[in-house]
Amino acid sequence: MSDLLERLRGRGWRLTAQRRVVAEVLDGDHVHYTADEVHAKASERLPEISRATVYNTLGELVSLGEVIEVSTDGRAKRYDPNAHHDHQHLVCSRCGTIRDVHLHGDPLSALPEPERYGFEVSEVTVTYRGICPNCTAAA
Amino acid sequence: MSDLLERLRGRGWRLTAQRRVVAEVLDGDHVHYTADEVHAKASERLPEISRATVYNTLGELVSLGEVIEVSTDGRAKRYDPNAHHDHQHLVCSRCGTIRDVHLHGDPLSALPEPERYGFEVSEVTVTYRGICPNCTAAA
DNA sequence: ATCCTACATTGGACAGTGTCTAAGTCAAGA
DNA sequence: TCTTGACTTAGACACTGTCCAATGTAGGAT
Repeated sequence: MSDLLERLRGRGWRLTAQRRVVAEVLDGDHVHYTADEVHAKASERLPEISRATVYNTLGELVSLGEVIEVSTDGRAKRYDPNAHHDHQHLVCSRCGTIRDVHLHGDPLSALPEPERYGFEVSEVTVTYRGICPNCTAAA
Repeated sequence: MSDLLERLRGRGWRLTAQRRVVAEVLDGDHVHYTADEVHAKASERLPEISRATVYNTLGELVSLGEVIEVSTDGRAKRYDPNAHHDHQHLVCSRCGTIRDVHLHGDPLSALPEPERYGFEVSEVTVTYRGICPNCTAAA
Protein backbone atom coordinates (compact mmCIF):
# COMPACT_ATOMS: atom_id res chain seq x y z
CA MET A 1 0.00 0.00 0.00
CA SER A 2 3.04 2.27 -0.13
CA ASP A 3 1.91 3.15 -3.64
CA LEU A 4 -1.36 4.22 -2.03
CA LEU A 5 0.56 6.84 -0.10
CA GLU A 6 2.33 7.91 -3.27
CA ARG A 7 -0.94 8.16 -5.13
CA LEU A 8 -2.45 10.28 -2.40
CA ARG A 9 0.55 12.54 -2.20
CA GLY A 10 0.15 13.09 -5.91
CA ARG A 11 -3.33 14.34 -5.19
CA GLY A 12 -2.10 16.95 -2.76
CA TRP A 13 -2.34 14.95 0.42
CA ARG A 14 -0.01 16.08 3.14
CA LEU A 15 1.80 13.00 4.37
CA THR A 16 1.68 12.85 8.15
CA ALA A 17 2.69 10.14 10.58
CA GLN A 18 -0.95 9.66 11.55
CA ARG A 19 -2.16 9.09 8.02
CA ARG A 20 0.69 6.75 7.32
CA VAL A 21 -0.21 4.64 10.34
CA VAL A 22 -3.90 4.48 9.43
CA ALA A 23 -3.01 3.37 5.91
CA GLU A 24 -0.66 0.73 7.30
CA VAL A 25 -3.33 -0.65 9.59
CA LEU A 26 -5.76 -1.00 6.72
CA ASP A 27 -3.10 -2.62 4.61
CA GLY A 28 -1.96 -5.03 7.31
CA ASP A 29 -4.50 -7.80 7.60
CA HIS A 30 -7.34 -8.05 5.19
CA VAL A 31 -9.95 -7.75 7.88
CA HIS A 32 -12.70 -5.15 7.86
CA TYR A 33 -12.15 -3.09 10.96
CA THR A 34 -14.48 -0.57 12.52
CA ALA A 35 -13.20 2.97 12.94
CA ASP A 36 -12.53 2.39 16.62
CA GLU A 37 -10.70 -0.82 15.89
CA VAL A 38 -8.53 1.05 13.42
CA HIS A 39 -7.93 3.62 16.13
CA ALA A 40 -6.90 0.93 18.60
CA LYS A 41 -4.48 -0.69 16.16
CA ALA A 42 -3.07 2.68 15.18
CA SER A 43 -2.57 3.62 18.81
CA GLU A 44 -0.25 0.67 19.25
CA ARG A 45 2.21 2.29 16.89
CA LEU A 46 1.45 5.93 17.53
CA PRO A 47 -0.02 6.20 21.01
CA GLU A 48 -1.06 9.83 20.86
CA ILE A 49 -3.14 9.54 17.70
CA SER A 50 -6.64 10.87 18.30
CA ARG A 51 -9.95 9.34 17.46
CA ALA A 52 -10.98 12.38 15.41
CA THR A 53 -7.97 12.00 13.15
CA VAL A 54 -8.75 8.37 12.48
CA TYR A 55 -12.34 9.25 11.60
CA ASN A 56 -11.17 12.10 9.37
CA THR A 57 -8.61 10.00 7.60
CA LEU A 58 -11.01 7.14 6.99
CA GLY A 59 -13.57 9.57 5.63
CA GLU A 60 -10.99 11.01 3.25
CA LEU A 61 -9.89 7.60 2.06
CA VAL A 62 -13.51 6.78 1.35
CA SER A 63 -14.19 9.91 -0.66
CA LEU A 64 -10.98 9.38 -2.59
CA GLY A 65 -12.30 5.94 -3.49
CA GLU A 66 -9.40 4.09 -1.89
CA VAL A 67 -11.48 2.37 0.77
CA ILE A 68 -15.10 1.23 0.88
CA GLU A 69 -17.41 1.93 3.77
CA VAL A 70 -19.58 -1.03 4.71
CA SER A 71 -22.53 -0.67 7.05
CA THR A 72 -24.10 -4.04 7.46
CA ASP A 73 -25.76 -4.04 10.82
CA GLY A 74 -26.67 -0.53 11.84
CA ARG A 75 -23.86 -0.57 14.37
CA ALA A 76 -20.35 0.58 13.56
CA LYS A 77 -19.37 0.99 9.93
CA ARG A 78 -16.50 -1.15 8.74
CA TYR A 79 -13.78 -0.18 6.29
CA ASP A 80 -12.79 -2.35 3.39
CA PRO A 81 -9.39 -1.64 1.84
CA ASN A 82 -10.16 -3.86 -1.14
CA ALA A 83 -11.76 -1.05 -3.13
CA HIS A 84 -10.22 -1.78 -6.50
CA HIS A 85 -11.66 -5.25 -6.99
CA ASP A 86 -15.37 -5.64 -7.54
CA HIS A 87 -16.78 -7.85 -4.82
CA GLN A 88 -19.63 -8.35 -2.38
CA HIS A 89 -19.86 -9.30 1.29
CA LEU A 90 -20.75 -12.27 3.43
CA VAL A 91 -21.51 -11.30 7.01
CA CYS A 92 -21.80 -13.44 10.13
CA SER A 93 -25.08 -12.55 11.82
CA ARG A 94 -23.65 -13.52 15.17
CA CYS A 95 -20.16 -12.02 15.43
CA GLY A 96 -20.30 -9.50 12.60
CA THR A 97 -17.13 -10.48 10.77
CA ILE A 98 -17.13 -9.90 7.03
CA ARG A 99 -15.66 -11.88 4.14
CA ASP A 100 -15.27 -10.66 0.59
CA VAL A 101 -17.03 -12.86 -1.96
CA HIS A 102 -17.27 -12.94 -5.74
CA LEU A 103 -20.51 -13.54 -7.61
CA HIS A 104 -21.66 -15.17 -10.78
CA GLY A 105 -23.00 -12.54 -13.15
CA ASP A 106 -23.72 -8.86 -12.67
CA PRO A 107 -26.37 -8.13 -10.04
CA LEU A 108 -27.18 -4.84 -11.77
CA SER A 109 -28.79 -6.75 -14.61
CA ALA A 110 -31.19 -8.47 -12.22
CA LEU A 111 -33.18 -5.27 -11.81
CA PRO A 112 -35.64 -4.97 -14.70
CA GLU A 113 -36.13 -1.59 -16.34
CA PRO A 114 -39.73 -1.11 -15.13
CA GLU A 115 -38.51 -1.64 -11.57
CA ARG A 116 -36.14 1.34 -11.77
CA TYR A 117 -38.82 4.01 -11.41
CA GLY A 118 -36.84 6.62 -13.27
CA PHE A 119 -33.83 6.34 -10.96
CA GLU A 120 -30.38 6.59 -12.48
CA VAL A 121 -29.12 3.40 -10.90
CA SER A 122 -25.36 3.43 -10.56
CA GLU A 123 -24.45 0.99 -7.87
CA VAL A 124 -25.53 -2.24 -6.27
CA THR A 125 -24.39 -3.98 -3.13
CA VAL A 126 -25.25 -7.57 -2.29
CA THR A 127 -24.91 -8.76 1.27
CA TYR A 128 -25.20 -12.38 2.26
CA ARG A 129 -25.85 -13.26 5.87
CA GLY A 130 -25.37 -16.45 7.79
CA ILE A 131 -23.47 -18.07 10.61
CA CYS A 132 -19.72 -18.45 10.21
CA PRO A 133 -17.95 -21.76 10.98
CA ASN A 134 -16.51 -20.34 14.20
CA CYS A 135 -19.87 -19.36 15.60
CA THR A 136 -21.47 -22.60 14.46
CA ALA A 137 -18.80 -24.50 16.38
CA ALA A 138 -19.17 -22.32 19.47
CA ALA A 139 -22.96 -22.73 19.58
CA MET B 1 -53.23 -4.30 8.98
CA SER B 2 -56.02 -5.00 11.45
CA ASP B 3 -55.45 -8.66 10.65
CA LEU B 4 -51.87 -8.07 11.77
CA LEU B 5 -53.17 -7.21 15.22
CA GLU B 6 -55.38 -10.31 15.17
CA ARG B 7 -52.49 -12.48 14.11
CA LEU B 8 -50.32 -11.12 16.89
CA ARG B 9 -53.01 -11.53 19.48
CA GLY B 10 -53.25 -15.15 18.38
CA ARG B 11 -49.58 -15.48 19.26
CA GLY B 12 -50.14 -14.26 22.78
CA TRP B 13 -49.49 -10.58 22.22
CA ARG B 14 -51.19 -8.34 24.69
CA LEU B 15 -53.03 -5.67 22.74
CA THR B 16 -52.24 -2.25 24.16
CA ALA B 17 -53.04 1.20 22.88
CA GLN B 18 -49.35 1.84 22.26
CA ARG B 19 -48.85 -1.25 20.14
CA ARG B 20 -51.95 -0.51 18.18
CA VAL B 21 -50.72 2.99 17.37
CA VAL B 22 -47.29 1.78 16.28
CA ALA B 23 -48.88 -0.78 14.01
CA GLU B 24 -51.17 1.86 12.54
CA VAL B 25 -48.26 4.18 11.81
CA LEU B 26 -46.44 1.43 9.96
CA ASP B 27 -49.56 0.57 8.07
CA GLY B 28 -50.40 4.17 7.16
CA ASP B 29 -48.15 5.23 4.34
CA HIS B 30 -45.84 2.80 2.70
CA VAL B 31 -42.78 4.77 3.62
CA HIS B 32 -39.85 3.34 5.55
CA TYR B 33 -39.64 5.32 8.75
CA THR B 34 -36.85 5.38 11.28
CA ALA B 35 -37.69 4.43 14.85
CA ASP B 36 -37.75 8.03 15.94
CA GLU B 37 -39.97 8.99 13.04
CA VAL B 38 -42.36 6.24 14.08
CA HIS B 39 -42.22 7.65 17.58
CA ALA B 40 -43.02 11.14 16.31
CA LYS B 41 -45.98 9.92 14.26
CA ALA B 42 -47.24 7.79 17.12
CA SER B 43 -46.98 10.72 19.52
CA GLU B 44 -49.44 12.65 17.39
CA ARG B 45 -52.12 10.16 18.29
CA LEU B 46 -50.95 9.08 21.71
CA PRO B 47 -48.86 11.90 23.13
CA GLU B 48 -47.57 10.08 26.18
CA ILE B 49 -46.09 7.12 24.33
CA SER B 50 -42.46 6.65 25.23
CA ARG B 51 -39.48 6.16 23.00
CA ALA B 52 -38.56 2.90 24.75
CA THR B 53 -41.95 1.42 23.95
CA VAL B 54 -41.63 2.26 20.28
CA TYR B 55 -38.19 0.66 20.15
CA ASN B 56 -39.48 -2.39 22.02
CA THR B 57 -42.50 -2.78 19.80
CA LEU B 58 -40.52 -2.40 16.60
CA GLY B 59 -38.03 -4.98 17.86
CA GLU B 60 -40.85 -7.39 18.59
CA LEU B 61 -42.45 -6.89 15.20
CA VAL B 62 -39.10 -7.62 13.62
CA SER B 63 -38.50 -10.82 15.54
CA LEU B 64 -42.04 -11.94 14.80
CA GLY B 65 -41.22 -11.46 11.13
CA GLU B 66 -43.94 -8.89 10.54
CA VAL B 67 -41.59 -6.03 9.73
CA ILE B 68 -38.13 -5.88 8.20
CA GLU B 69 -35.29 -3.84 9.58
CA VAL B 70 -33.31 -2.00 6.90
CA SER B 71 -29.99 -0.30 7.59
CA THR B 72 -28.74 1.29 4.43
CA ASP B 73 -26.55 4.12 5.57
CA GLY B 74 -25.13 3.37 9.00
CA ARG B 75 -27.39 5.95 10.51
CA ALA B 76 -30.84 5.16 11.83
CA LYS B 77 -32.38 1.84 10.90
CA ARG B 78 -35.61 2.01 8.92
CA TYR B 79 -38.61 -0.26 9.27
CA ASP B 80 -40.30 -1.86 6.30
CA PRO B 81 -43.84 -3.15 6.87
CA ASN B 82 -43.83 -5.06 3.60
CA ALA B 83 -42.35 -8.21 5.14
CA HIS B 84 -44.52 -10.80 3.47
CA HIS B 85 -43.49 -10.10 -0.11
CA ASP B 86 -39.94 -10.93 -1.06
CA HIS B 87 -38.34 -7.76 -2.37
CA GLN B 88 -35.21 -5.66 -2.38
CA HIS B 89 -34.49 -1.94 -2.09
CA LEU B 90 -33.62 0.97 -4.33
CA VAL B 91 -32.19 3.90 -2.39
CA CYS B 92 -31.66 7.47 -3.49
CA SER B 93 -28.07 8.41 -2.67
CA ARG B 94 -29.07 12.02 -2.31
CA CYS B 95 -32.28 12.16 -0.30
CA GLY B 96 -32.29 8.67 1.21
CA THR B 97 -35.79 7.62 0.23
CA ILE B 98 -36.33 3.93 -0.36
CA ARG B 99 -38.44 2.08 -2.93
CA ASP B 100 -39.26 -1.60 -2.89
CA VAL B 101 -38.20 -3.41 -6.06
CA HIS B 102 -38.57 -6.93 -7.39
CA LEU B 103 -35.77 -8.87 -9.04
CA HIS B 104 -35.34 -11.43 -11.77
CA GLY B 105 -34.10 -14.68 -10.30
CA ASP B 106 -32.88 -15.58 -6.82
CA PRO B 107 -29.78 -13.68 -5.73
CA LEU B 108 -28.90 -16.50 -3.33
CA SER B 109 -27.99 -18.69 -6.27
CA ALA B 110 -25.46 -16.13 -7.51
CA LEU B 111 -23.08 -17.05 -4.68
CA PRO B 112 -21.08 -20.12 -5.71
CA GLU B 113 -20.46 -22.85 -3.16
CA PRO B 114 -16.68 -22.28 -2.88
CA GLU B 115 -17.39 -18.65 -2.06
CA ARG B 116 -19.39 -19.59 1.04
CA TYR B 117 -16.40 -20.44 3.23
CA GLY B 118 -18.32 -22.82 5.44
CA PHE B 119 -20.97 -20.24 6.37
CA GLU B 120 -24.55 -21.38 6.67
CA VAL B 121 -25.92 -18.72 4.35
CA SER B 122 -29.54 -17.99 5.08
CA GLU B 123 -30.29 -14.56 3.78
CA VAL B 124 -29.36 -12.08 1.11
CA THR B 125 -30.17 -8.43 0.67
CA VAL B 126 -29.59 -6.49 -2.52
CA THR B 127 -29.50 -2.72 -2.41
CA TYR B 128 -29.45 -0.59 -5.52
CA ARG B 129 -28.35 3.00 -5.29
CA GLY B 130 -28.87 5.90 -7.62
CA ILE B 131 -30.48 9.28 -7.97
CA CYS B 132 -34.24 9.47 -7.89
CA PRO B 133 -36.21 11.47 -10.50
CA ASN B 134 -37.00 14.18 -7.96
CA CYS B 135 -33.36 14.78 -7.12
CA THR B 136 -32.32 14.60 -10.76
CA ALA B 137 -34.87 17.32 -11.55
CA ALA B 138 -33.79 19.46 -8.61
CA ALA B 139 -30.10 19.29 -9.55
C1' DA C 1 -68.39 -6.82 37.43
C1' DT C 2 -64.22 -7.16 40.03
C1' DC C 3 -59.79 -8.83 41.18
C1' DC C 4 -55.05 -10.52 40.21
C1' DT C 5 -50.93 -10.85 38.23
C1' DA C 6 -47.86 -11.33 34.70
C1' DC C 7 -46.74 -8.58 31.17
C1' DA C 8 -46.28 -3.81 29.23
C1' DT C 9 -45.05 1.05 29.68
C1' DT C 10 -42.56 4.91 31.38
C1' DG C 11 -38.77 8.24 31.83
C1' DG C 12 -34.46 8.89 32.55
C1' DA C 13 -29.77 7.28 32.84
C1' DC C 14 -26.44 5.14 30.16
C1' DA C 15 -23.45 3.27 26.18
C1' DG C 16 -21.65 3.20 21.40
C1' DT C 17 -20.68 5.66 17.27
C1' DG C 18 -19.70 9.61 14.96
C1' DT C 19 -19.14 14.97 14.41
C1' DC C 20 -17.56 19.46 15.57
C1' DT C 21 -14.63 23.21 17.30
C1' DA C 22 -10.93 26.06 19.00
C1' DA C 23 -6.30 25.94 19.87
C1' DG C 24 -1.90 24.16 19.02
C1' DT C 25 1.41 21.69 15.62
C1' DC C 26 3.83 20.60 11.57
C1' DA C 27 4.84 19.28 6.34
C1' DA C 28 6.58 21.04 2.62
C1' DG C 29 7.27 24.79 -0.61
C1' DA C 30 9.72 29.44 -0.96
C1' DT D 1 15.26 28.36 7.78
C1' DC D 2 10.86 30.47 7.62
C1' DT D 3 6.08 30.73 6.77
C1' DT D 4 1.66 29.32 6.22
C1' DG D 5 -2.24 26.78 5.53
C1' DA D 6 -3.42 22.24 6.25
C1' DC D 7 -3.44 18.78 9.95
C1' DT D 8 -4.06 17.04 14.71
C1' DT D 9 -5.77 17.15 19.28
C1' DA D 10 -8.91 16.77 23.35
C1' DG D 11 -13.02 17.04 24.73
C1' DA D 12 -17.74 18.49 24.30
C1' DC D 13 -21.64 17.37 21.81
C1' DA D 14 -25.45 14.91 19.02
C1' DC D 15 -27.77 10.89 17.54
C1' DT D 16 -29.31 6.19 17.93
C1' DG D 17 -30.31 2.60 20.69
C1' DT D 18 -30.48 -0.12 25.35
C1' DC D 19 -31.43 -0.82 30.12
C1' DC D 20 -33.67 -0.48 34.59
C1' DA D 21 -36.78 0.15 38.55
C1' DA D 22 -41.13 1.88 39.36
C1' DT D 23 -45.76 2.12 37.82
C1' DG D 24 -49.77 0.86 35.09
C1' DT D 25 -52.96 -2.33 32.79
C1' DA D 26 -55.01 -6.30 29.59
C1' DG D 27 -57.36 -10.01 29.96
C1' DG D 28 -58.13 -14.48 32.26
C1' DA D 29 -60.05 -16.15 36.67
C1' DT D 30 -63.56 -15.79 40.07
